[in-house]
Amino acid sequence: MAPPPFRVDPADPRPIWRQIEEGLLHAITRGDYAVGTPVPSVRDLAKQLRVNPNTVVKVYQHLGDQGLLEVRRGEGTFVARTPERIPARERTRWLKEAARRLVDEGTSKGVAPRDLLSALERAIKDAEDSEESPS
Amino acid sequence: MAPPPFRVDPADPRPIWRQIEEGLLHAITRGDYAVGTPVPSVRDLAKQLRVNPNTVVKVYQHLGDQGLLEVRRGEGTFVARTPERIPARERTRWLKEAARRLVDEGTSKGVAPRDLLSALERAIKDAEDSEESPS
Amino acid sequence: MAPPPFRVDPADPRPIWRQIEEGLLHAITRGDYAVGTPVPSVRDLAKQLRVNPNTVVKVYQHLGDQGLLEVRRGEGTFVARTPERIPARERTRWLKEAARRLVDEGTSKGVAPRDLLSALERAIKDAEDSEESPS
Amino acid sequence: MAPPPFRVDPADPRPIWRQIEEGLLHAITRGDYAVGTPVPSVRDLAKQLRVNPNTVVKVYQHLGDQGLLEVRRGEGTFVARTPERIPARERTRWLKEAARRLVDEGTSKGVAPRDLLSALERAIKDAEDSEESPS
DNA sequence: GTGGTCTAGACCACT
DNA sequence: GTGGTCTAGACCACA
Repeated sequence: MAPPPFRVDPADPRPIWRQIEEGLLHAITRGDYAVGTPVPSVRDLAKQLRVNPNTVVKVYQHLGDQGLLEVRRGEGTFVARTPERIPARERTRWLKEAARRLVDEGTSKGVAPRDLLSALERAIKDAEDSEESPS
Repeated sequence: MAPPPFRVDPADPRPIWRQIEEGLLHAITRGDYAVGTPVPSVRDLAKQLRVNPNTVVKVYQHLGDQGLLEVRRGEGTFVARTPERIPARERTRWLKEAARRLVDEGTSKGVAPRDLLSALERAIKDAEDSEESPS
Repeated sequence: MAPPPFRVDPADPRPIWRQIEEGLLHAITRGDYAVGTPVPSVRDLAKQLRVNPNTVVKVYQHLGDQGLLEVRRGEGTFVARTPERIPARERTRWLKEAARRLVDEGTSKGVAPRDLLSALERAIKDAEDSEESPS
Repeated sequence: MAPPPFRVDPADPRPIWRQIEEGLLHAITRGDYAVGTPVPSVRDLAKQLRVNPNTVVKVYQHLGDQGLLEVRRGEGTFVARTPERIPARERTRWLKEAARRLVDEGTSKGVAPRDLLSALERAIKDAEDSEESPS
């Protein structure tokens, strides 16, 4: 029952189960959980993150449906495969969309474009740092 | 009933009323609607954007609450003042949060940081262009 | 709030949400719900089938993930497309598997093969009949 | 430690213990294990089938409860009697139910009724063949 | 009105 | 121990 390599943030606008899902994907991508390796049990993870077990169940099933996790009855839940790189086309679309939205929201908040860029650079740097020294 | 200088996109994950609100703010900031000038009537705007009138009502009320729009019964809805710049502190917090989220989601989708940056640069450029020649 | 064209059967070993899902697919395939048409609201269907709304929610989301239903926030849930015929290969595999299982379970219960066949013929006939005169 | 005359299939939706139980019943009915004859030890069978020994224990206990197997401590587990034919009434009910379910699931998967029949015929033929020459 | 999320708690099946 | 299902009920966001 090692501490999970991510947390949920109540202030984050994303629903909790999404945060957990992306946290897991993130962790798998990073190599915290290798293929064939078990992810924390539903109850453990729920306890750690202080959320309801059903919320974790939802995530595991959702990822199971996508073939990323393999659920073995009575045994546990395992990493089935590494998140397949999203098809380039779709990734590009997401990128474009997300960037547009950021600029759009920023503009209506009076945030200058160059501030967006520097904030993004900063966030990238932070992410890289936390990756090198996980805890 | 001039065409509104923005559109709503069902594919955009933001709720429709948010899109409209930000579109309006954007437009006011840009000068499409000057202070004292009327914004489109609820019905017209709803018709133009093909959304439920109640949704537009919600936006106008929300902006009215913030003192940005002024509703004059029987006359219409007018721009009361230009959107005040959000306090620096809050703006900074939003920026940080938004950037972090972007990186986070991107990572779980296998998007490289540098792609995020270039996509953002591109989006900023696009926004600036459409500002100069607002269609 | 027309009566749903299917029911859930507590004696059926399949979980309720599966029964509902297959009932819906069945209904869509049969043309009871056309593409673009709304399916019953979560609450209505739950009430009709006397199940918990969450159970219906689960089904709608699951089918939504598969792109068969389109969920429009605040509006309702609509048929997005007709269930795509499962790829022939997969269908064949399912068929083979299901038939093998039936024979296997039958044998261990002392059911003769020819009884299996006649029971199946009978069930097919029943299904066809109920299709012609739905209620 | 002769190879067991059946296997378990993780892809089979039936729980593993059920598969084993039915495999055993099947084998006894077929005469692979005669009355008074020992069935494989829990450990051997578990090893052969690559399942958890507890799972085999469960099966043996379940069959023991029904009086089909007799556990002689220190000696092993023996076939106590041949599976009694299920009462006709219950068998009929099972048949009807199973057939209905097959048709139901098939329909929602776009499988034509006549394909069901031919698949069943094929499965029956396969079963008979494997009975004659049990590998 | 619509669907979405979350919690709490019960019960089940499987290993 | 593991995950799966279902209920009940609350609260939220959206149109």
